[in-house]
Amino acid sequence: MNPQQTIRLAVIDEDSGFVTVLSKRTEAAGWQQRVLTSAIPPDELVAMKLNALLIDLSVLGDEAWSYLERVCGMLPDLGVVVCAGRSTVAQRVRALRLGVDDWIGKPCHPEEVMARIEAVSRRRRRSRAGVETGPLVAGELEIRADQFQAFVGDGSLDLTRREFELLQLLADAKGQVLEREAIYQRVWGYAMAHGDRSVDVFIRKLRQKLEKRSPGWSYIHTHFGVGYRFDPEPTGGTEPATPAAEPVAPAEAPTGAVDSQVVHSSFTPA
Amino acid sequence: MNPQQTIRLAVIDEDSGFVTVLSKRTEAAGWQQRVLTSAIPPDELVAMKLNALLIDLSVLGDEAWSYLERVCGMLPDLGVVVCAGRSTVAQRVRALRLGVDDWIGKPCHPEEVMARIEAVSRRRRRSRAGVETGPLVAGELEIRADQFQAFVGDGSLDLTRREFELLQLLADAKGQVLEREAIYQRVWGYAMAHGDRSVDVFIRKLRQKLEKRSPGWSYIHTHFGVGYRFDPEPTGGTEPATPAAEPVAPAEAPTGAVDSQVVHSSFTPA
DNA sequence: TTCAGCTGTGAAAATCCTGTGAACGCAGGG
DNA sequence: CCCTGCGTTCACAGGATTTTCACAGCTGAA
Repeated sequence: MNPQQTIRLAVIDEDSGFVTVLSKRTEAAGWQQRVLTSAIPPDELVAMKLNALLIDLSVLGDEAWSYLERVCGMLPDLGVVVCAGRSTVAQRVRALRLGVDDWIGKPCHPEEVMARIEAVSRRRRRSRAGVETGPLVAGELEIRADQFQAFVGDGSLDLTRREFELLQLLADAKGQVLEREAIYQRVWGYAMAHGDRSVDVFIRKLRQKLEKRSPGWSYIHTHFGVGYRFDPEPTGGTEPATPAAEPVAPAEAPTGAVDSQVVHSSFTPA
Repeated sequence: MNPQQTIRLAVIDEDSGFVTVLSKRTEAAGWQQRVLTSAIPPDELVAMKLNALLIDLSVLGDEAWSYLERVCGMLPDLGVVVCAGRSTVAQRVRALRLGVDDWIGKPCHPEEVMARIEAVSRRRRRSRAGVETGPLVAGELEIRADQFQAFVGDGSLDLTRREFELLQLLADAKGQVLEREAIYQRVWGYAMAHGDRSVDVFIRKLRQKLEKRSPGWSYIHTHFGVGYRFDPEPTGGTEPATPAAEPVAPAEAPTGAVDSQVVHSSFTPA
């Protein structure tokens, strides 16, 4: 129906028979496919620029849940489909809640698997294909993903791995408020433990470094009770280099009527 | 964790037993739900501003395919989940290719159905995230969910988390009267204790901030003994610039914005 | 008009959250 | 083996937010 872009799928499965049959079909359909027989680190999946992933739960072993969690957390735009032999409702629910997009029981028909992967990919965000987008510039800051470095006017910022990833994540979502959980999930790769303050600590480190090298600008804003938002703004302080402070340019999009709809949800028996 | 957006689900099913059980859960989860026992024209679904739809194939009869096709075609952003008793691979594939997002076999566990609907909504939301999602405009007010911020003509309203969520909820249901219990349930996430006045207090805070930043407009109206209704209306009051006479017509509102102010009070208390 | 029931207010009290500074472990390099 | 850089944890202080209260002001019905 909709041509969309070609599907770049990775299959992690040991069942060579199934994989062979599936591959034949996906190939015929023009998909780009990569077959793996065991799980690989999420980072490598990121590098593959996939848009869909099919995993057989059994190859994950005990690490299954944490692995799925990491993958779904770090690649929120990836369509993840899990297939498994026996399974319980609880397992399926757990996986789906974890971020998995679909769960198929085995045995399953290749055609249906493909249809489900398509359905999942159809909803995939056409992320700004910014694969090799130029360096990200914000305020006096310049972030080069390829170099794993950030620069301010006079030199590089010297950030540690975590600091850099955090900054990159925030800057990528410039203007948007990111919740702590989401940040943690994407940078650390797994769910934040209750009471973990790592994000806050790193935010402080970033602020310190940014403040020292680029005074007169404030980059990271706190949204109390929610999270943080990256948005370079010249502060009334020093250094009036570039007065450019776009006041939130309304995107566009009419969104159409935003009117009414259901309300009432229930009478809570109090 | 914090559902950026409540799920507005419509269930089309004749199996009252199943629907009853499901409703109990969705209600507890704070979803807005509408139950239908037979198919209704796609246009009416559009009017409901849903973001998820659960259909039992059997109620569609012969029209099934054409109905699903029309629905998926007219509401590309709607998450559609189909459930059915017996089914063949061919049927499932056909439905998925048609645009349906997920297919569940019956009997199925309500919890799994919910998890799948959530997964579908999550995906849908993700694909529309960012620039795609236009801000919600009402009167001089502009609400941006992704930024967790609300703006009036000259700048951002400094709202706290609860204030923002409350405002968003109200504005989302523009024109509709929301009962306190329902408001509390959705914003706070759990049932309101008897005698709790939190909602009232926050309504006051919102009114104060709105009034201060956008004089000449009244946004939140009280419905004695019921609840509150959000509806931007120019008051014959202060308003320095625009002589308040024209109806809701945001200055630089994007064209094509069809703002149907009419409120067809569909949802009746069961 | 009176009354009981709701809602609007202000402010105090109770909680929750974030910013910090510093101590701890760990792992690689010297 | 010691030193140094990094990522984690802790505990506390200062604020920002939420709740809770007591009262005054309204509303609708008898």
